[in-house]
Amino acid sequence: MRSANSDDDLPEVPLPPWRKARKPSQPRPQLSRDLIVETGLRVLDAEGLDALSMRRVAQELGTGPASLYAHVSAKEELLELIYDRVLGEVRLPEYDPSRWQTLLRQCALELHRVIVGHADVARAALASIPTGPNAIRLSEFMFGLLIDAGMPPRDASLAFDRIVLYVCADAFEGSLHYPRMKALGHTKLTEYFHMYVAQIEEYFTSLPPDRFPHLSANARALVADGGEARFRYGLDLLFDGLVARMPAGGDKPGA
Amino acid sequence: MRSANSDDDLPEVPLPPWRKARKPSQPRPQLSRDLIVETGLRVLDAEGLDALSMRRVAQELGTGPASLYAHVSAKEELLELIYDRVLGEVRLPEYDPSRWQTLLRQCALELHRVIVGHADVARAALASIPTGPNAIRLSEFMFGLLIDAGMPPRDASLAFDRIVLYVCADAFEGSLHYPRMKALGHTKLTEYFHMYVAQIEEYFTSLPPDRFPHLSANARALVADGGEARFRYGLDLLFDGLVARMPAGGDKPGA
DNA sequence: CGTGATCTACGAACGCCGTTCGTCAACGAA
DNA sequence: TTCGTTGACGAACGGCGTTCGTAGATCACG
Repeated sequence: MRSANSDDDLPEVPLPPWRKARKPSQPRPQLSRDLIVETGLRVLDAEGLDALSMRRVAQELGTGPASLYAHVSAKEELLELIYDRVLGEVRLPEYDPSRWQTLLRQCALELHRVIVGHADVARAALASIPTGPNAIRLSEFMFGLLIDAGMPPRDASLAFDRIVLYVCADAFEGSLHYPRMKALGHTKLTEYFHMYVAQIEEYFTSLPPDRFPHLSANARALVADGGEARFRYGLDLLFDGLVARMPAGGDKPGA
Repeated sequence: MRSANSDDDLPEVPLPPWRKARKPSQPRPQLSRDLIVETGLRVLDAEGLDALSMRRVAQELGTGPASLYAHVSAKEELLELIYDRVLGEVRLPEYDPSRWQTLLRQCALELHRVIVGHADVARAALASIPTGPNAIRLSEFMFGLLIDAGMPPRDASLAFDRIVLYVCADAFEGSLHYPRMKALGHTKLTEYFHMYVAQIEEYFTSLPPDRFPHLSANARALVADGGEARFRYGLDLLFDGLVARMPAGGDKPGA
């Protein structure tokens, strides 16, 4: 409680003449919106969304929480900015409406990959109504594919919206395990999942077969497929419906 | 701020000999799990999930927050209990696997209706991995329909899971407007939505047409359909895919 | 009829949180 | 040089989930 950085106050010592009035090179820490967003994302990646507080970000920047509010109106805005920053990592394929199905699918998978790659950012994704530049860029691409493939605008709007919702929802559901894992002290992901799956299966097995015949008899099948398979299955369902609704059908005769 | 129930404390008055030592009839407020859940749900319905704190529930029960922890291990458990309590309102139709499509659809719509009917309980729905009795009851019904209609267990497991996820996700997305509306001081739902839609449409319209041709040109279509239509559209997509995967096809030749 | 164990209620406190206010230093324009 | 503006930030406010210690009621058992 004594040593470091106690050169403030204490005016009784004459203050040696070299060492010009505190912090000669960088009097301002050059705080900025981008720096705050980047720092927030770093905290989120490293410790999860629960650890992402204004205070935590400020601390990481070596300042107090009040300093952030000059650049960000509220925590909600910071979360939206972080989410849009994450969306910036989505790589779009080359635009080609004749291959709309392939490309749209690719977009969905890529979006899912990026979101899942950033801890539980999915919670922020689902909670915010994204209007940032990267969100718009992605929307224009996906929505445009459907329009240029011949879908009526209202249908394209609905379809696009449902796909994004599904992708985010699945990522969100998966991200729920993230804080749970931390809470249980597990550090190995596979180990945690093994335990979790075994637990659920045992629960289903233990159900009274007379009242829950299907659940108890199929406990194994109920936990058989993990996150990625579940995600793809639902995406396939959606795309099946989509192709059926598209005037010209889907692409992908062979690949 | 004076009259009722101020007979505690104040020991300077000798305490008349009738009126035996404070609270003769109900010395215990009969706090219980169910009462806490019911109270929590009441707070949630009336003021939203953000207002649902341990302190708020305790206050509603005329006690302190510590008292709740004898019946509920944490806030998360309380939320799960409340969610399962809400699931208890889901009314299941008569079981008939030959009409699986109709009944499963009916289940999804009913589940959606019930969740949407309880403010933003959807947030708790999506965040919890439901294992309560009412969740199991609903799962057995929906999963059983798919099994008895001839679906392989693993597919049935995935399909059931995806449907529930979609229903909850849509309800959740819709519930995001709930706190926003409150924050903006709106009390009329239609009025708020009118404003919101107009705002979004204007935003899309204002986008530079050279960089976002599809979004800016179709602003009207992008906001044309409200929550219920969006929900049904996505559900239709899912069921189309489901029917295509079902060995015997779907029911509903006419109705 | 004790009497100790067990359980419920709960006041107080801890350590977080998001946000606001007032102050103060630095800076750009006049 | 002066002054208004702006960013940084210490301090504080009110609220949160949760824990601890205590006190009283309840009950099984001697």
